[in-house]
Amino acid sequence: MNGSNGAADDINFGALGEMLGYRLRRAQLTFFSNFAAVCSDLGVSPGLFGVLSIAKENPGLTQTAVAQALGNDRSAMVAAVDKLEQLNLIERRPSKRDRRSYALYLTEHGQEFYTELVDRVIKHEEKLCERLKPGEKEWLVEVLGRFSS
Amino acid sequence: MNGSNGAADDINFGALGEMLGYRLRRAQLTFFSNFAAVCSDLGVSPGLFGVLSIAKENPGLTQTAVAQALGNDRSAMVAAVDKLEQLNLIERRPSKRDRRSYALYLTEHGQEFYTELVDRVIKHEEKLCERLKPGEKEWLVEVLGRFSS
DNA sequence: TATTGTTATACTCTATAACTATA
DNA sequence: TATAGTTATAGAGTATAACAATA
Repeated sequence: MNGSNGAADDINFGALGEMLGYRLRRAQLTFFSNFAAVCSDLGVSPGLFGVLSIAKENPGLTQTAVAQALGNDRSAMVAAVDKLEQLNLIERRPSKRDRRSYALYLTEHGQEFYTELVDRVIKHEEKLCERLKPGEKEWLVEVLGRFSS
Repeated sequence: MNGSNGAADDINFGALGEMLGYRLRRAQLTFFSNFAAVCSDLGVSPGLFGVLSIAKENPGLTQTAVAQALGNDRSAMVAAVDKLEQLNLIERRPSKRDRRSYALYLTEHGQEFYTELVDRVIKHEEKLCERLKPGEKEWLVEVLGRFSS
């Protein structure tokens, strides 16, 4: 089935093809679906990996502080920390300075798990980054960082 | 309130800061929320803009063909085309070759609307791209395009 | 048998508002 | 009064499965 009608070949993307927003969305979709394929058996989504990373590198942060670091609303933290707690990766400890808040810490198992997880995630990125030339990844990270605010 | 506990300052992002997937997500969030701020009064989301662009540049395409071009499932097209039809921007014409499918065309109003819309969207991108140096945008579009599959 | 548009459905992500217990 | 965690809720966005009409 082909002709001048209905076919999906030779699509003209027009302005869309030069739009950074669109290219970002497509690229991010590729990274996220690839991440899911590589890490879903561990029960870790990209979002959970973010929470885990921040908690790992900054022990004792409150949920709200982690949310702010990631640019999310604090209400989203509840389910995320719940899940990480169920996986025995993270621990809510009552804060001694403020009885309203928790201090987040990786469990001992969380520390080991994170080490292996980061290894897996880095390999997944390296696989995707085979499409890049030397130096392009570092350049991308720097340039995209300018749009993080 | 500050000290060694709970603060959101001086966050160490660790591996996350060098992850392309994370940087892509944050950058895309910036572009999409900015797009919404600039175009939500017109009732056009980034997704609808994509459908409109493909339909504009490739008149007579079927819904399924548009979905494939955008990398979406065809079931998502129904609501999208419904909305664009309600806005009098797009038209479903019965296909003469295949009575199962529609051929999508921009209405006359859709043509004018799209011209103004693209202008607005390009200005929104240019505003964000003030953070880039000359040539970097074109480079980004090319590099990100390698991750579109 | 396969495909198009459609519907129903569900799941994720995200944001908002309101509640409680603290501060 | 303001804030931390929580809950309920709602809105996108996206995907799957199944159905009727048509190929």
